[in-house]
Amino acid sequence: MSDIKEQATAFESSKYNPHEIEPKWQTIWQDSKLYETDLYDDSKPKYYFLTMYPYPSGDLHVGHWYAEAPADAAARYKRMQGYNVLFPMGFDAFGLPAENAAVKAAKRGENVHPATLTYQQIESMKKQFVQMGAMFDWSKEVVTCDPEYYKWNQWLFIQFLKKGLAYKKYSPVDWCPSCNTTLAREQVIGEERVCDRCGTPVIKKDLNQWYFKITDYADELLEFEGLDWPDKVRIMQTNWIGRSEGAEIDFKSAAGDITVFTTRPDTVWGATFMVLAPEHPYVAELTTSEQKADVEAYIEQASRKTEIDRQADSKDKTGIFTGSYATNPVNGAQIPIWIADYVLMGYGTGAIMAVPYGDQRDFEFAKKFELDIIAVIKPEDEAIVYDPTEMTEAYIGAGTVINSGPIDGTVCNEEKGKANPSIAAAIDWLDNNKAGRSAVTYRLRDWLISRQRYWGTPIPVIYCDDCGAVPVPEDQLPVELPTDIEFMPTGESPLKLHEGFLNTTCPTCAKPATRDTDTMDTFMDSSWYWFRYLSPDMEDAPFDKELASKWLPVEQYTGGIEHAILHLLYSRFFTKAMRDIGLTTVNEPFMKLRNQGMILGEDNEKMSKSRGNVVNPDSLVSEYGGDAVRTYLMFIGPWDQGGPWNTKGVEGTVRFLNRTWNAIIEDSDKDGSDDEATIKELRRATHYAVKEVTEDLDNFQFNTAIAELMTLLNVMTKLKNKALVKTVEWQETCKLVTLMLAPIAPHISEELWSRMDNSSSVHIAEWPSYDESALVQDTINMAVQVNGKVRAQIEVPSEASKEEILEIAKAEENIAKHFDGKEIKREIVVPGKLVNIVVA
RNA sequence: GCGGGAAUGGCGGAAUUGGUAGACGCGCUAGAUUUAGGAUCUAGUAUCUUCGGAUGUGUGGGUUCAAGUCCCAUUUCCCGCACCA
Repeated sequence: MSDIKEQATAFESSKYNPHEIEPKWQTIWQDSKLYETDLYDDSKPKYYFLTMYPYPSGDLHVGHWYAEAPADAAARYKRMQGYNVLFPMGFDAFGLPAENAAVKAAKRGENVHPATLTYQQIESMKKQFVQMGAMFDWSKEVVTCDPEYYKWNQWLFIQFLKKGLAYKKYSPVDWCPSCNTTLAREQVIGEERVCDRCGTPVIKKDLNQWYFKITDYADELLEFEGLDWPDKVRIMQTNWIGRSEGAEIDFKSAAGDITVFTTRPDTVWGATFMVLAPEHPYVAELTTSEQKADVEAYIEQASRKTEIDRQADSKDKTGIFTGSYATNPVNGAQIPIWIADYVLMGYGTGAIMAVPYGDQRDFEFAKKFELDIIAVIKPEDEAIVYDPTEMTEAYIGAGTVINSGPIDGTVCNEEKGKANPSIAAAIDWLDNNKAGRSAVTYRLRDWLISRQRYWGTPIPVIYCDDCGAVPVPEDQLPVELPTDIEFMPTGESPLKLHEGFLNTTCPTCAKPATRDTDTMDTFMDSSWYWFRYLSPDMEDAPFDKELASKWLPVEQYTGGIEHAILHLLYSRFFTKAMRDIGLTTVNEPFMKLRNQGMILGEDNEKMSKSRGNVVNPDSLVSEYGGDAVRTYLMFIGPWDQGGPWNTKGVEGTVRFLNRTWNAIIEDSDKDGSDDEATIKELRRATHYAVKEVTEDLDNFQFNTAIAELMTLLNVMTKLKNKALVKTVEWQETCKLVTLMLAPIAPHISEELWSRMDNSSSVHIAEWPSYDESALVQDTINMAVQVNGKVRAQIEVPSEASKEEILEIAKAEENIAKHFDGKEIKREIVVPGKLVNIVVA
């Protein structure tokens, strides 16, 4: 863009009027393609700044502003620092709200297609985005419900299938009865086990579903080296993956070896019974005829229990004896095999060795069913009772191993999961006697991606009676969603009822066959969308490999903390899987991550229509202007913290922008001086602000950056006078203020910049650097303390020695008074800060 | 139960990482301007005070010349996970 000023309309007003200047610059920016990134420009280092794309919900919420305006400021700042910044935006356009709206309309007898609705909402959101003044590069826009996009979801699915990373299995799954679909484990929230979308408690269903093998990457996903991510997210992902080290131990039984996983193999000598999950495959064979009726009744009753009941019962253990016994491989003991629902089929091997002495759950079970307890660790603390007949709870702690034959006397000194001599000795013994081996287990489950809904990517698989599940040939992609569909809530995908879609021929043998009628989890769409931004119109590949090798990984990603495990874990998995398929060379998608907090209503509660505390950005913009709203949102407080909305606060930022405008535009009628001291003070304040604002923006501390600009403005207001405004130093300050304000309030700063006779945009101007020498003061204000209490302020030459400072301090009347007649024990001088005189 | 985070004026929040607590903004008070209100500008604003000072960063202790910051204990609140063997 060469000459932006020519395009600016003549401007009469000398008053700050956001309603005049904001639309004006929005149009100019758009017409001049100011924000289109040239991906092939190698003259500057690249910087991929990504912010999570929104679901097209129709209206821009103030939460969108809170997420995106500060991200925009940070991206603009990077651009001014000389990077070739890519800051794209798109829409996460598949998903349930649009489909549910279609179902609702169908019930009223109306015909509303999710696609129509989605594209309408995208259009209206894009209009609202303009008001924010964000520098999104819309030429790279990605809309995930476009067949050109989801075609590549299907293509990636097939590559995953070829690589063995996608598979189908029949298994109990979480089902949301309100959304009428299965969910991934990550989408089941909290103790109540509710759907993350609608809050309905999930139920279990047995279904044949597609999975991605994210568990293959469990260990690699625990590695965060080189990533600048919030600790909180790293910890959450680490906990979610839930790696446990221990051992597998084989117990002989009539049905074969029952393998258990334990983190405490050193307690196996204390295993007095075994417990299998009700769904364990050996249960039928191990159940004796006398126990059969009782066991079947128990299993029946356990399977009927919802997850909530199982939670509620967690204090009161239930279970049933199978009638069979297993052999403890370490001592040959015959131990009873029980079934209980506190053992979960989905974790470890679905079977446990029960050590009631050292495990609270096993202890409670043993007490209830009067099973044996053997002490296997003698506590270090002599005061602790370790007599099994006296114990009221399991002993879990440090001590010396007893009653465990070959490992007796070894030390158990650590918490579970850490290096421990007794565990090492036990694993050695198991290894040598071929009774077990060291093993690792994860909490992470494979990612269930099938959804029984219409508005998503069709799974590109065809089922043939002869050939089985056959992937759709790549040259036949995309498998497009049919548009003539009936939206009736049936609990199954509407695609299943669409004959034209359902029936097809087998790509291998050409016999009649049927399509998979499920669609993919929409988290599939968001697991690679930033690749597509680089070449959104590419037809023969998901993305341009050359551009990807240049532009990836993403330097900076921003978005909400609610995706800490879902989207962010899936995206990391995808990147690694795509690497192993040979599609990319990067190991991680996002090098730096920052999360914004949540903006709350004025009543400090989550914004919701029912509470009536929703703040509407449109009306805020028409009242205060977009710059003021942006600035306020950044000024509230630390970005990752969120906080309550306060309309009075926006009025404060309007005042700030208005005062900044007046300081720069209006002449002064005030008399005053432009002497050296005044100019020096102005320069010092200005360059100090540059230093602080730069550091703050580097750290995403928008609130303090704005506070710093306000402080500088206060100095300008104080000093401003007729003589001073004519100096070059004043002009320089105005220029630097405008540059520093540019990322935060892009419209007003562009207007001010153009009025300073600049022909190109402030947004491609260079970020200022500060002059260290301007920060040096002739004299420094220091505090003088006596016994740690401030008693006086002194002004000392900045280069004064410690001795000189002390001399000045002691000469101070109020100081002398405080140590007069007392013995001075110590004198501390911290140059530039304070003096502390310690007296007896 | 396990893991993480937080607690500072009337409010949102600062604090150079051990060095003058309360930057900046909101609100409030007084004054200027205005017919009035709003807007704007100026000054003030942690608490108590006998105007000398004293007290003050959830609570109790400790280290230090010096603690919002470090250590020990403790309370409350928020977030994540949860019968995970």
